[in-house]
Amino acid sequence: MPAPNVVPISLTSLKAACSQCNLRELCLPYGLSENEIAQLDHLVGGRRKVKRGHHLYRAGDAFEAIYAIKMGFFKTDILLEDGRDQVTGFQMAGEILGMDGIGTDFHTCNSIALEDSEICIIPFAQLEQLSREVRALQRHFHQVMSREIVRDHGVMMLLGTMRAEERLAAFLLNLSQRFTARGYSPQEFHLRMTREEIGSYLGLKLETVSRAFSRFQEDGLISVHQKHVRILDGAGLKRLLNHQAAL
Amino acid sequence: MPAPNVVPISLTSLKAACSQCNLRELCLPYGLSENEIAQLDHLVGGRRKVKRGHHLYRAGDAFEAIYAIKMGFFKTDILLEDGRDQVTGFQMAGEILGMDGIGTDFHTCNSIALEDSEICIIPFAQLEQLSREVRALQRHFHQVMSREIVRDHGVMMLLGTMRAEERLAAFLLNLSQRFTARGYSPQEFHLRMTREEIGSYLGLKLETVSRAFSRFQEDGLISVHQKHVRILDGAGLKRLLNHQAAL
DNA sequence: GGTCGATATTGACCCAGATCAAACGGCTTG
DNA sequence: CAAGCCGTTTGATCTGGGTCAATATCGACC
Repeated sequence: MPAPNVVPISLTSLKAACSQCNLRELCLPYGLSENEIAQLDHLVGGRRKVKRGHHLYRAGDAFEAIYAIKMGFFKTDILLEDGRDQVTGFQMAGEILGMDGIGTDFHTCNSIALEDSEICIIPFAQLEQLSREVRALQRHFHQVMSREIVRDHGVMMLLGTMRAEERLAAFLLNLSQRFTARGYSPQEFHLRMTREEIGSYLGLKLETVSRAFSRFQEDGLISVHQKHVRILDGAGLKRLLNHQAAL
Repeated sequence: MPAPNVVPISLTSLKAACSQCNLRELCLPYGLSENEIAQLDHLVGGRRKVKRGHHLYRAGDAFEAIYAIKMGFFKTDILLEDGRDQVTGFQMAGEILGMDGIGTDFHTCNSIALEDSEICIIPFAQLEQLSREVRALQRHFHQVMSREIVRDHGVMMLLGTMRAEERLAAFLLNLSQRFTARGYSPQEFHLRMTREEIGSYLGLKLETVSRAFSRFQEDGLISVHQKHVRILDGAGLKRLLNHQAAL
């Protein structure tokens, strides 16, 4: 029983609060005024913890909300009837999940936490409502969707034209850049996904991913120990990307 | 000089008119009431013809509008500095082009007409304005963007996990289905793109595409003469997709 | 703190599709 | 209607990454 002058955690603080969130600048509130962010606070329908290995949603689930990652790390994947599957993306704090469901009113991929995570639930009907009123929110939401399309085009490029080592270099540089944007080290990070998941995302087998990691290490570009990666020569990785095919 | 009682084509009729357009059910107006479609008429900022081989927009162009294809056929592609390029999609009548530009205010890919085409210009600021007022338009626009994301995931799946013949089968079935939705024959159609463009889209070399076409013909699944394709055994093509990897 | 299953590394071999090369067909142009 | 060109087909060969297999290593759970 709490002492009389201890204020119990209020429901509203449990119910998320974009205005208090340190991901403001990366997440949906980006570009909104104080006032507008306060309106977002009302919109967010609470938080939800998702344990490592658990689904946030599954292909076929009814679509009702999109989700902002408060903390943690996710993958999305698609499963074909014949058992083949493909990781379509990895998402980290501040990124939005679930937009695949808008088009058909049910989700078309699975979203799985790769570590214990927490997300903010954004009921979609209310998001549309508010974005009819708040121009900046409408704009930003459209930008978020568009960037997802552009990101996917980048992955198509990667899968369609790049060689194994280029793919992995692009992947590492992308992760590094996103960690940097979140205030983490650009050089050193912990991979939350397995070699198999990386391979699935990059259209490669896990052995090929492992070999490419080893090769990069031999060449002094990175150092790897299992999931721990340190980038020693970022410029070298970039060079791997740009040249190569200039035959 | 026209005879006195010949009414010259009015500017408004030149200025497109969703309410008159037979693509209503496929395009942006889908799901809108008569009244709401009339509002769309005002929004559409005119039409533009794009000759075969010409660009509708280029990567780097300022983003101002999205485009609805009134008639014709387009491809979008991305060009890397080193000369490699990848076709990211083929678009036909009723489909929307240009959403890649929303996120950054400039286009991130090239859009090129594969036959003489005509598009409706939809200034984006005005689309956002109107979709703040017309709920159904807002909803449908979000669905169109979401479906683009889902389509891209499908292509990622194709590029990441499928073998050459599966890719081509998926491609042909997809085209067939889209032609059908437009009232054309599901069995017989004219490819607007070259083997090289198909290959680029599917992450294959043109020779591999050509060989896969020949193989399908030998197997009695289709008949091909250059760009003319007739699907003889659609079920057979579908079988190629679903099974195979059930090892 | 030892056991066990999941994950990762490394090696040997193989194959689907790339590459190189030649010839052909159908279109446009003079 | 011949010439030339682009796109396509087909054949021969090569190779990057897949496949199969053997260890090694880690982390979770008794």
